[in-house]
Amino acid sequence: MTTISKSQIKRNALVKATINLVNNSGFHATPMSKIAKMANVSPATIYLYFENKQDLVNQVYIEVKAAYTAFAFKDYDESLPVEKGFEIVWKRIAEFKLNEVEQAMFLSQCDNTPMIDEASRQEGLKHLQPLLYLWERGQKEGIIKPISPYLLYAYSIYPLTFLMTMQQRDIFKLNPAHMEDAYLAAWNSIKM
Amino acid sequence: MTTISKSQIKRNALVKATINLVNNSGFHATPMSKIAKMANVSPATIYLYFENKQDLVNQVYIEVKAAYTAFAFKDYDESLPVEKGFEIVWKRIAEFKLNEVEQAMFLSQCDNTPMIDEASRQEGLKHLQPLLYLWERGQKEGIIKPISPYLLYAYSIYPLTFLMTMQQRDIFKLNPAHMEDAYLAAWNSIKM
DNA sequence: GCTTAAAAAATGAACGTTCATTCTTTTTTA
DNA sequence: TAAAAAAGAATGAACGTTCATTTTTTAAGC
Repeated sequence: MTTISKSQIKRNALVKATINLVNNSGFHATPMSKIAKMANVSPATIYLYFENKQDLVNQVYIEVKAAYTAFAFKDYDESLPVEKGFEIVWKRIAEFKLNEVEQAMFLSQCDNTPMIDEASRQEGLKHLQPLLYLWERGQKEGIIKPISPYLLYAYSIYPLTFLMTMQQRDIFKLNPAHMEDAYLAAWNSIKM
Repeated sequence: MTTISKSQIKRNALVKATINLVNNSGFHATPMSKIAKMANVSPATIYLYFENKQDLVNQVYIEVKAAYTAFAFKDYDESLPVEKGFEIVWKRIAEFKLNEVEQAMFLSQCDNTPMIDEASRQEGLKHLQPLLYLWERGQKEGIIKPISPYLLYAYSIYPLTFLMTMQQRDIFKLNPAHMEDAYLAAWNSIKM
């Protein structure tokens, strides 16, 4: 069993509160005082853990991004065949985006607004490397279309962000059948 | 020739300044004073045209969304065959997102953050109806996959938003060949 | 095990700044 | 010259951050 120090608990509460409040109001509309209140902490305490508001949100972004990719690649292994490897990763990404909605929505907001430092954005990007390698391998084997990885991402992964947003706004509820449709659409758009 | 009143010119300058500043800093980080300065107007003048800051951004959202869909459906006509109709609309949407980057980025930010009233969001959604009708017709004719329109949108239109973002951040430059790849990927993901 | 004192962690109130909005005055228009 | 439009300065509230103080933790000596 891993023990968690008391200060870790507080820091976690701050991270969680930040995600929740930023999701509902956006970065500049969530005051430090509200984050503190939600985490049951004095505003001054935040500054023991984070330099300032920008540093807080940058750190949260990087941590959530790391959690996201750890989840995505958990069952993946470079020795798997390309098609199977893609299926595994895609389905984990889908699971994350549709179940860990809070974290996924936070990432989406960070990626679509000027709320995060360019440096932290770069840092977060690194974690997706294994997927790029998988695609490269697939292209060498003639299984994946020889097109820019940005196009591959746009058509096979990015659509999940839209479905997540619709799900979160209660506009559209994904069931397992939709999920299979979505996976096939993703694979069809990148396979040779 | 349509004449434009002086007050229309000022209002347009305010709209343009809002788009530009919100794109670069986000809604809550753009003060009314900056919007006024960029539009060469006193802060107080903004309140002659808009009720308050929220009303300003709501109105800008609705106007830009209307301009977007007017552009998208300009050459479209319900009598066109489904595949041709889709191609025309898709290419116009792509053209808008990749050329009118300022406006398109603004829409993307509005759609991904809590910056806009739910009511205005609904209002903006209406304009996409013709595309939904086109898909419905395509499904009746057995040309388009019988899946939720949300999935159709996620896989055929939404990816353009990602490509636009990458283009705007100078991460990835789309050329006409990419464009054709992208169109084919879109069509393949929704056609039967 | 208990006491105690130094160090660390946490607090609430306060500060200086910034912002949206309004008010009074000036400029422009007709 | 009266009405409409615009301006700039003023206002009050809200915010991020800091500061002086209190509370909690740690560990040494008995």
